[in-house]
Amino acid sequence: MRISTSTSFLNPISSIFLKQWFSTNPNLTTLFNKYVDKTDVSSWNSIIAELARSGDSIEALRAFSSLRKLSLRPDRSTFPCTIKSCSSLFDLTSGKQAHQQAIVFGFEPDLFVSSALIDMYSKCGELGNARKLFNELPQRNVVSWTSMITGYIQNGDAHEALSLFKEFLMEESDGGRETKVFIDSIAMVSVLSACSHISENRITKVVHGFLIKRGFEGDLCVANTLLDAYAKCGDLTIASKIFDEMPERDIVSCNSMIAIYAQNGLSTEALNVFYGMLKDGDYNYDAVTLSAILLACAHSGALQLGKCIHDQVIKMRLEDNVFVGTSIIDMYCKCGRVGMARRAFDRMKEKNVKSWTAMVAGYGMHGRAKESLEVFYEMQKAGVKPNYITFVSVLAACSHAGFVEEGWHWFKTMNQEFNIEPGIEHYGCMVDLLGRAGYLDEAYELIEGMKVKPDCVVWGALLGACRIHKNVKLGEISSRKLFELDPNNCGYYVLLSNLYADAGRWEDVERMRIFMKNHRLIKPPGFSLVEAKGRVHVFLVGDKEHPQYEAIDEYLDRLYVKMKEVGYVPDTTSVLHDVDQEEKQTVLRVHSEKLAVAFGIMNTIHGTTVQVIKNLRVCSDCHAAIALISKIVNREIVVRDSYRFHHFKDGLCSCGDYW
DNA sequence: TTAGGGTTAG
Repeated sequence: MRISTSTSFLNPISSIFLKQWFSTNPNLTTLFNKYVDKTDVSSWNSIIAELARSGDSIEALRAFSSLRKLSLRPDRSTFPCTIKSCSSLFDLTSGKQAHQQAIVFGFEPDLFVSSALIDMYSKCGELGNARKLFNELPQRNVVSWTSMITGYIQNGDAHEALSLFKEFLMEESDGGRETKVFIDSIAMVSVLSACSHISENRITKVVHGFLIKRGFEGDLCVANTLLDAYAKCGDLTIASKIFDEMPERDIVSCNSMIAIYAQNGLSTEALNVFYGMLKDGDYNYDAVTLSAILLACAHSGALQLGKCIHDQVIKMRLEDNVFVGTSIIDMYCKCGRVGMARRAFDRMKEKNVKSWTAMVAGYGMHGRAKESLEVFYEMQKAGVKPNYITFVSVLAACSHAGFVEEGWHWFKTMNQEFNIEPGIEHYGCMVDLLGRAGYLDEAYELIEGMKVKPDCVVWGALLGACRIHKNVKLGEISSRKLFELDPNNCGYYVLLSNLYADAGRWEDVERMRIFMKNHRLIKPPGFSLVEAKGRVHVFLVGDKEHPQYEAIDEYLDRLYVKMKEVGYVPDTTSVLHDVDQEEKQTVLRVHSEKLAVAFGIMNTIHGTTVQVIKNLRVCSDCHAAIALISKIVNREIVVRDSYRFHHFKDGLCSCGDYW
């Protein structure tokens, strides 16, 4: 059989034929020798289009090059797919060559060609060239407008994208023109994407009103982007309302909602949407779903579920997806299994800056600064440029382990060698590092020299360090700043009060107590999570709601007897000083992490690691108690608090009591 | 020819 006529490629049969050909034998020479008339431009166009469609942009460009070598004259259909292939590869050189050819053959003004060129220049970061082309267009259609609007979003200027949209609306309402241009749902999606980037509720609301007026409300893609825009503005209530009320949903709607919940720490809600997807069975989950679910697992410390998702990733052959791979590393690190994270990391074929940073941060949060820095060196050797967050992770790792010299080195080097100006987060890490290592004056000096206004994290780090090193003077300075910045945060008053108590300044302690009482400042309730038999159990401080409460209480009693035998003395310094000693001990005894640890030991197989996650910092009494418990019951206990990981084994903690 | 969802810190 010989397919020789130019029209044959335009009918569905030959399109199927081409797809089959490329899936089994992507050899253009054989294809032409056997089936196709090499001198027919339409045949070449079909081949370029099919290659571009199937994602083989390199071959598509080779086909275009072959066509030119044969001195064939490309027509207007040749260019859009050729230019699109350049965009997909971010290949500006080939893109410019294709542009040149389009000019030579007189197709630059063609709307299909010019829109593809605007898109290509935008994707390759040459926004100026894109805008020049757009400005010079004799006429514009909705595609050229949308391409230009999207170009601004892709290049980080969502505000300009919105301005252009306003211009578009003016042209749309200009009745004097012969050819009217109407906004369509694709343009609407682009505009909403700009709203997501701007993250201003007011703007999203205006665009929402506009799209209702223009009848785009029922469009699935528009609704998906709208819920994302509201979520990015921080309005999760409206986002979930839109999701709940959607007459139809697709995988993108569900993935968006899962990701929104997961990114905002609402792991249970994220999992509920996922389970809903599984139950309905209308569409299969994909790499995006699993990546978002892994984030939910990371937040809630759901290791068992995380492992199941990892198995699923392997089954679906998604291991080489860099998003999924990075999420797996992050999940294992945040679920306490940094070794498993490392194994997954080493298996990754493609690693980007986020994958490397996840591993650097992962080691850091487990107090393993040496390994963290080693990964950071490897990253540089591999030619991956660290970013702002990488340096936060490096400095945080140094801070967790007390690596003062290394921290200073990278803090100075990040600007000098990597051209990244230290931001407020880097200062926060440095103040923490210096302060906890005892260099309080240096930490204060660093704050005084900051170009940006120090925030709660920075002053909070200094106050925390003052508590450890009992420095009342600097503690008062930092608390004054903190009371101004965040007057309703109870934690700072408690810290200062404890600092006074350590110094024996009981009048000041009393003054703080009265102040907190008068201002009705209540410490946020501590809670701990523990996973057992595939379920995550939540314990609040003094929680009597759990069905096994009595058994837990009895078990804790027995543990206390044994702990006291090996020298445990309750450390009541972190309890507010408005209760008597006995009551303080009772308060400590029902701290959520102790309840969760006891429950974990009772409900997991002996020999396995008990893992607890706490929303606040673990208190010093619990830290000492859990260390002893690990020895008494001969179990490894891992506690993730709001700051870092503690691995307790044989009566000792991996943090070396430096936390 | 144009559009929507995912990964790293504190």
